[in-house]
Amino acid sequence: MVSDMVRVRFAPSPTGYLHIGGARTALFNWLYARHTGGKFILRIEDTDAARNTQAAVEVILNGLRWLGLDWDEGPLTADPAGPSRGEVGPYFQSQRGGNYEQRVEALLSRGLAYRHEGAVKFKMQREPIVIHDLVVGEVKRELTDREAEDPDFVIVRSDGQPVFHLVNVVDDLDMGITHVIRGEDHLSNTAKHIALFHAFGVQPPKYAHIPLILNNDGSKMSKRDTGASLTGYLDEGFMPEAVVNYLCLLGWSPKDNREKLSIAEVVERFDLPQILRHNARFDMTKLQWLNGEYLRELPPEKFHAAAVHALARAGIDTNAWPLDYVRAALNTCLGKVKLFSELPAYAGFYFTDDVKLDPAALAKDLSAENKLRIQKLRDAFAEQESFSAAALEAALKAVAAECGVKAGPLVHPTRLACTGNSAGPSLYHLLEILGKDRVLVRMDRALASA
RNA sequence: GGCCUGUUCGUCUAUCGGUUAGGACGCGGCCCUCUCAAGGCCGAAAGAUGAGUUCGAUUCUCAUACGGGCUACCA
Repeated sequence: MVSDMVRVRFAPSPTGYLHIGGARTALFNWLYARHTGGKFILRIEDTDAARNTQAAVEVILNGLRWLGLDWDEGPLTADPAGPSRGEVGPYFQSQRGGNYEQRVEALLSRGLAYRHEGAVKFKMQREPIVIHDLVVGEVKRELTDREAEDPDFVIVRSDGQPVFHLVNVVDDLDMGITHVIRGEDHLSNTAKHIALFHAFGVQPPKYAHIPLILNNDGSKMSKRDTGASLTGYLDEGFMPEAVVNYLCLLGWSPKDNREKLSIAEVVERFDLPQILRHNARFDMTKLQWLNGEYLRELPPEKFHAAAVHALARAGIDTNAWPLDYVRAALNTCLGKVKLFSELPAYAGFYFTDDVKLDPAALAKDLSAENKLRIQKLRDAFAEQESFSAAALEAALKAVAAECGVKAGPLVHPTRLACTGNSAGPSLYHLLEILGKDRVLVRMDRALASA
């Protein structure tokens, strides 16, 4: 043994999207590498030439980068023939054909594999194989009924293409992988893989099969299910820190009742044996809560940058407005939304002169008697010099007292008139930011159309 | 069908045989309050079922039920 350094890998197949379960598998591999001071390797299993495109690889690279899961070895670009980092490349299976051929020849020449109808089949042992899994424990894999009839399996198809079991094992061997951390869906395959490692004359790596992530109703999470694709989180305005934090909590626990943990803390505490053995259901609501926690703590500059981006995505160009105005407006939203994707609806009124007013809501808030009060308030606002939040609050309360009502009957219609919504940022601050001209125009317009 | 695996509040989880079974999300109530959030306080909510081991089982064993995975010349 030259080194006992941990080497783990994430080996996705580029299908065009990164499954949230795959992202967690990558995360757990990354965590283990960082925890042990080992290496995290990225390998692209692009053996299906027809299906795999560079764009599909890009999705994976971008997803991992977004999550902050940097790889020590692997491709630098989505181009299979492009540059990579690491000593055991190429890191695309499509570029490693020679290795597989050699390994198959070796098995063939030693009588451990044989040709059959144009394909190559591996001579699988009939005795049960015991898997010492770091998560699941000791698993004795007996032959299934079909395997009892023919335990041998194809490792090279009749068209010459090597199959998954073969390439996966050969690469793990050639890349010096010490721990295979992957989804539990591979547990049954592991017996085949162990047999192949033995056939190549080496000890298999250690295995850790992590449980699957299911939909909230317990069904399998497939491509179409909401939350299945990592890209969706990016689009919905989630923060990668929140997604990573949430994923850490699925099947692993810090055991100290805390939910919000920095990635550094997780790296320090993470270990394979503590991973739970049962599947976890995905709870989007809890992720959103966590995202809100992270979002609330965002420094204003970062919040602004992400907010501007989210607004632009919704067709709201904040560049058309003075920078100070945009800053002030967004400041009133900090800590009030859980997702950036909520912002266009929440703060859009700042960036339009055409606030949509719901007639029903208008009729309710601006009843005949209330209309008079709002008219009074409008006039009081018109006389305001400073138009500061504090002054506006004082003015509104004065009008309320004069009319013999609480603040509510004035606050709600004013908010509706100026924002088109019944909920939103602090009213007085929002009025100050909109400024006297816009506020008066909007109030007049609401009064006129009520 | 066969093989593998799992089962604590609705969900994520804590519990290294003895606890009023704890926390979090969500839910309900109250407080705070210019709306909505946030925050504070309170509440409802769990050991799948049946045996066994033990002075004592959520915890160990077995069975049953129910879930998940695998069973390809897919990965």
